[in-house]
Amino acid sequence: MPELPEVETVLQGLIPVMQGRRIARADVRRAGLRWPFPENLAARLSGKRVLGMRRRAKYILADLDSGETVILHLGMSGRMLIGADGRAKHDHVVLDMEGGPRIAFNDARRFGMLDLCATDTLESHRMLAGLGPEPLGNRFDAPYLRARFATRKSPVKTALLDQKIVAGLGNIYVCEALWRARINPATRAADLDGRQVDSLVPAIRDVLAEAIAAGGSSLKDYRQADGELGYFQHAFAVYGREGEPCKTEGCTENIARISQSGRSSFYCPACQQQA
DNA sequence: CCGACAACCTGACGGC
DNA sequence: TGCCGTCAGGTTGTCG
Repeated sequence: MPELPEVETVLQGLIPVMQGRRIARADVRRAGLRWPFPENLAARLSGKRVLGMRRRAKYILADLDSGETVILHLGMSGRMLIGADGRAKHDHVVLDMEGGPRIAFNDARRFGMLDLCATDTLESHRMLAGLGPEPLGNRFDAPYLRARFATRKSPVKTALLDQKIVAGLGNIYVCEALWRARINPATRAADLDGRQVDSLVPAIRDVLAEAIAAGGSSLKDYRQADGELGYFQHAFAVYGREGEPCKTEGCTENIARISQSGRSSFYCPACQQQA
């Protein structure tokens, strides 16, 4: 479920109920998800106050007053249920906020992860070290992407999914960004001309920004940071639209689907031709 | 270095 | 109603 916009939406939902507040009690229901939880997780969360919260790539980070930072990843199906009773199927970690709601980390497929790391060594944590720049940040620009793509022989689709090149994109938004930039997903990154690489930067920034804006409005309505796609799913141009008409003005082609490294890529064969 | 693929899991859906 | 195959928003590790 969660790519960068969904994670950002979840974060914005968690901040009002967690930041500055104390975790009265933490209940840890299993030994781990994708990886084992850290030792004594419940005790290391219980009674701690949450200081700053922020997002890095698809990770949510929460600094605690104990000098540790919570590192949370929602995987494919992870959700943060605010105001939950904590007894739903797949509620794995439940937080009772002091004077506030109960929050459940619910994850059916258990691909999510939760770790703790000393705040002052966070950057070298194995999950965070090596991540590329934030696509919405200043370090992600056309010269950077040109340099990274210059020697990259893999398909541009694969390159954009590589979190070491740019951190936070997933299958949906890579498909959407490539459609906006009119680039075929199978084109090798190194074969793109400079103008095409340049056009990817605003395509990526715009689609993410629009999705965040849509997620924010859905959050406001439902007051639930559950990671569900917001209204933006109705605005997908290509993702999940195999056989449906391309949304480009005047284009009569239908959206096609191919498989690349085990994932579906959706694109318009007319608008996104091989370089 | 690269890419294809399996692995980790549950749930939803279509076909029969 | 149920059984089966397929697919799903992510990441890591192995193998060729």
